[in-house]
Amino acid sequence: MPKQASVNIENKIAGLLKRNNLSITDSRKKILHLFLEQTGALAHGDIEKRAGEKFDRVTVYRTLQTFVDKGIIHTIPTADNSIRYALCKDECAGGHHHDHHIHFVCHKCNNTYCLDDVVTPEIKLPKGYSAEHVEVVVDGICKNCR
Amino acid sequence: MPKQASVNIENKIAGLLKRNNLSITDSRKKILHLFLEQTGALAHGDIEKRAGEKFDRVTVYRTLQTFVDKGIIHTIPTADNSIRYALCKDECAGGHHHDHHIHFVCHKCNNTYCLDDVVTPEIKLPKGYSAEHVEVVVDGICKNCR
DNA sequence: TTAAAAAAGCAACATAGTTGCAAATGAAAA
DNA sequence: TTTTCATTTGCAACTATGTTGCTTTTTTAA
Repeated sequence: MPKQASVNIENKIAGLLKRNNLSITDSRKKILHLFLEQTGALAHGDIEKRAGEKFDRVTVYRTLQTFVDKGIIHTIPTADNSIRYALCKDECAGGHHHDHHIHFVCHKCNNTYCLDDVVTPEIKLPKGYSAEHVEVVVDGICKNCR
Repeated sequence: MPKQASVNIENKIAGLLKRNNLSITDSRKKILHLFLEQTGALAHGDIEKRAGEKFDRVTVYRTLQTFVDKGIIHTIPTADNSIRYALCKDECAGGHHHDHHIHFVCHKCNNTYCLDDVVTPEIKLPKGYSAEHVEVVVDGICKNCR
């Protein structure tokens, strides 16, 4: 029943957009599809490549920015210069991403995963520093590549 | 005795370059100065601005790349798209950065600090994943801004 | 001092990201 | 359904960022 499944995904996407007061447009649907169709995170470049034939570069930038603002996706820090985005699991309040999971980058398949079950550790800071948010990115080999 | 101090810094820089089999050039000295003159990390843009009047853009890129390759500086992951660099405290073997400190980004002064005394925590990963390197970036308010 | 090697500068190019505005599309009401 | 209004898209032009090949300059070491 692939038809049923795709209807479900359509509903999911429509609901997600509605809940965030966003109008339902082709580009938004397409980009959300990309995220929902796979586990890992997506680099901006990937998204542009896979949505870029149908949509303008500028639209991709603006759509991603909108999703980040609304808390639908979040960015993942990297040491190279490629921004990566992943779906927020729980809905994050507009602009406030309070996911506390860690990220894993496999340097074999080069995928980035949100490890939703691994909670960021408490970090003990030197005197005077106060923490607001902790990002952890682990790299190594993922379970599919070993 | 500012003269004495500046002589010391010159010696330090020269030694650092020699130890890494790098010839001593104006641009390398200038850029190392920038790092030694301050605590935090430097964004590529800052370095280019502060060294760019004397040196070509390309030279700045190549110099930073050389320093990373030699293990003199390391990159710090960020969620926005700005690469940040900081001096490696202990000499890292060529290309192998085995610093295990965490990074702190103050969102008031927007500086990035290496907290050399705070060691990255052990992260327990799900079955099948193997970790090679752990990056921790904390953001909040630094001790100078509170 | 000089010759070989390394680095810097320049130009040209490639990619990434931004802005303003006109045309197209979506939402909601008549 | 059709119309209206707000939102979103596409386009064009622009700025910023990063790269490459080649020539000239500087550094090193003999």
